[in-house]
Amino acid sequence: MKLSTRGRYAVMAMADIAQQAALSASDGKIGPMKLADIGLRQEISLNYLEQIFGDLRRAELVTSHRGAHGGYTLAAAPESIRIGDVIQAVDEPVEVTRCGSSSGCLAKQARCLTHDLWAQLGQTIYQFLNSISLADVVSGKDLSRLPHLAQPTSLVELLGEAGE
Amino acid sequence: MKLSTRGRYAVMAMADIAQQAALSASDGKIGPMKLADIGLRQEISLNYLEQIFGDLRRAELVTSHRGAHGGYTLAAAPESIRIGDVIQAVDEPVEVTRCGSSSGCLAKQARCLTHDLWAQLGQTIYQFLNSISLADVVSGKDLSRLPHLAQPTSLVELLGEAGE
DNA sequence: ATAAACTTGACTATTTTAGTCGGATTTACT
DNA sequence: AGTAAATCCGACTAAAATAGTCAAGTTTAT
Repeated sequence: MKLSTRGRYAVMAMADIAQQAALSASDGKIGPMKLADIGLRQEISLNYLEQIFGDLRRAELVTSHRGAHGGYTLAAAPESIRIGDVIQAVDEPVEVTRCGSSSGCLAKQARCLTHDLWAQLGQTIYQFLNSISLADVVSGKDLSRLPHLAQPTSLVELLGEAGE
Repeated sequence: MKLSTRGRYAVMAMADIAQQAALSASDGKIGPMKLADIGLRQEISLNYLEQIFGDLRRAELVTSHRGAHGGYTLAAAPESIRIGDVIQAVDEPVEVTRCGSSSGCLAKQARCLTHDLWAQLGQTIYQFLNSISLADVVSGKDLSRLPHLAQPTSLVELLGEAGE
């Protein structure tokens, strides 16, 4: 199980825009952000960013401004942009089963014993990602304290052990 | 973001063993399960299963019995085998950041604004997977009702829309 | 012995991911 | 009008991961 860099880059870039906008909010007006600058700060190639922002624009998460002095601005307030939306815009949808949705799958067959499991896993992931906004990320808020999460248990040790 | 079939197959196969054992529990003794049979029922190639069970054996989640009438048995009760352990045994660990663990990453730099986010995502995923046992899956229990999960919200519609 | 099963490791094909490249289009500024 | 700065677009490529195969062992029950 792996998160693609594409999704990561998208969130990093969006967070970068939100942060830069917040930083220079005191200066009053700031123009759109150039991909070249974002790429420098986040160490992502310009060409790759262009691809990613094509997706973000089509998903209407950012607004593009073409031509000289152009760039991108967030299409909404950072508080109302959810991380899940960003990732979904640039990544293929989370695929968890091979028996489409839940209709094509014979629910009681042995081979689909695990169907619910994967479905719930997908749910859980998006529930997490969609409960966090760009503003949460930029503010550096302690994400483990957000209301949606279950009580932290001592799984950390477990992971540490098994990982080695 | 994608779950590998390898992890899926591993869980399917383990669930298959647990289920078969439960089904013939009334018959008293049953021997170890042959991979060939599991492969037939779950539609997974024998050779691929062999690979996967090599990992499961090394992780001590199953016990192998070589030779004629050999096969595999679960190394513990289905109630105490967690799905997360199974997936972890056969998949590469969930990779979420490129700045190792959290030490190599300059916490306050812009480029690591998103560090906590990925770390928490990984936490959330394993917390989910480790809260479910093989027995839960086999019993067909409604996973969305397990105690660890947050209240279901109406994210289903959201996913449905964006998915198409 | 022999056949049934696991064990091992090398190999291959396919797909996905990540990234590049070249050029076209739009716009601000002079 | 001309030019430079930026997005836009689509084809292309390299590297890695995934999924799966193959061949030759070893162990054990009968």
